[in-house]
Amino acid sequence: MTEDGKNTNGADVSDLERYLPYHFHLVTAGLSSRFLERLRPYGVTVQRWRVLMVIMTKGPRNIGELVKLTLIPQSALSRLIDQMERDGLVKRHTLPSDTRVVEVRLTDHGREIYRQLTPAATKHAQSMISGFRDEEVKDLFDKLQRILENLDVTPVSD
Amino acid sequence: MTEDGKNTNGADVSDLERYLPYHFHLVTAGLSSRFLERLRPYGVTVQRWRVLMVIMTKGPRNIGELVKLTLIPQSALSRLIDQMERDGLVKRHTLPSDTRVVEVRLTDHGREIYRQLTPAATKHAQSMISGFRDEEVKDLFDKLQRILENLDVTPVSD
DNA sequence: ACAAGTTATATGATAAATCATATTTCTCTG
DNA sequence: CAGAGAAATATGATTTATCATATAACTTGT
Repeated sequence: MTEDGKNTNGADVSDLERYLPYHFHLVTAGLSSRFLERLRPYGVTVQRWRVLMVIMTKGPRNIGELVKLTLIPQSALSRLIDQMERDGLVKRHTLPSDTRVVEVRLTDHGREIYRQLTPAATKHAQSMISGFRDEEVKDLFDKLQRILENLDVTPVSD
Repeated sequence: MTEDGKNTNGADVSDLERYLPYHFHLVTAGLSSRFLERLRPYGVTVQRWRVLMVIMTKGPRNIGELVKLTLIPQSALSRLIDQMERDGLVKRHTLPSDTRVVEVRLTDHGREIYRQLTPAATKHAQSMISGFRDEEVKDLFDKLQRILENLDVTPVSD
């Protein structure tokens, strides 16, 4: 798996530097810990930020939709919403049309927190790609998109 | 942040589709859950796989080095090694030169498990980039590397 | 060679994630 | 329109992660 020309393709388990899932893990772990530092002063966790962001940008969503959009497992998300509701960031609203479904909406306080966090989030996202040309960022997005399709987790499509 | 031409750069918090950290989270979450399915039959978790892979490809490492290489927090890693040792995958060896340092080595059984897992890992890594040309994969690696440098978590350098 | 500071790892207490399953409501078929 | 099955969310039990701190061993300056 090293001698025959082939296998430049990110799947070489015999070499960490050529094993793509490992690199993704490093990036995401690095991102989370970095972002957590920035969020800590505001008393918000990364998971909470994700929920806030999804609802803020996509509008109110029910639990199932949030699961797909955040890839947080359903039971974890349910409890996360418990806390966020307790802390006044979101509120559950049972749909009259189907009382099983719980729509999660941001409260004013939730929106306010989101607004406060936005600069940190923007800075965070920019710092990771500092030195990238716009075209390179676009290309990276395309590749990530293709990977998501390969993994069959492409929630991003209204 | 949407009206003025700029900001194609992955930091647009007002649009999920243009917020890069979110996409990375999706990829990594997708990767883990997919890989976990493949590993479950072997009774190995993703974290355990990471440790096995790092030691297998880089040789025996001490706890601190493993922390940097896996980005698993030190206390979590310490307990992970407890379990892996209990299950006979690795063994701790105190260095005579500095008895604070614990070197972690794979056991024969650990190597055997790694060997069994390798095909699944390879398949996993390949599936995520199916449809990619070699050159595109290389480019992706380069970009990930640059991001890791920006994040200042570049453990991959002997 | 000893005190003060540092480094490596482990551990206690707590929070969060996970897996399986329960509960409630809905839908659909006969 | 009853009853079987499916869907959405919640919860109990357990495992795992996290934060802070403890412990033990080393290093350095005087």
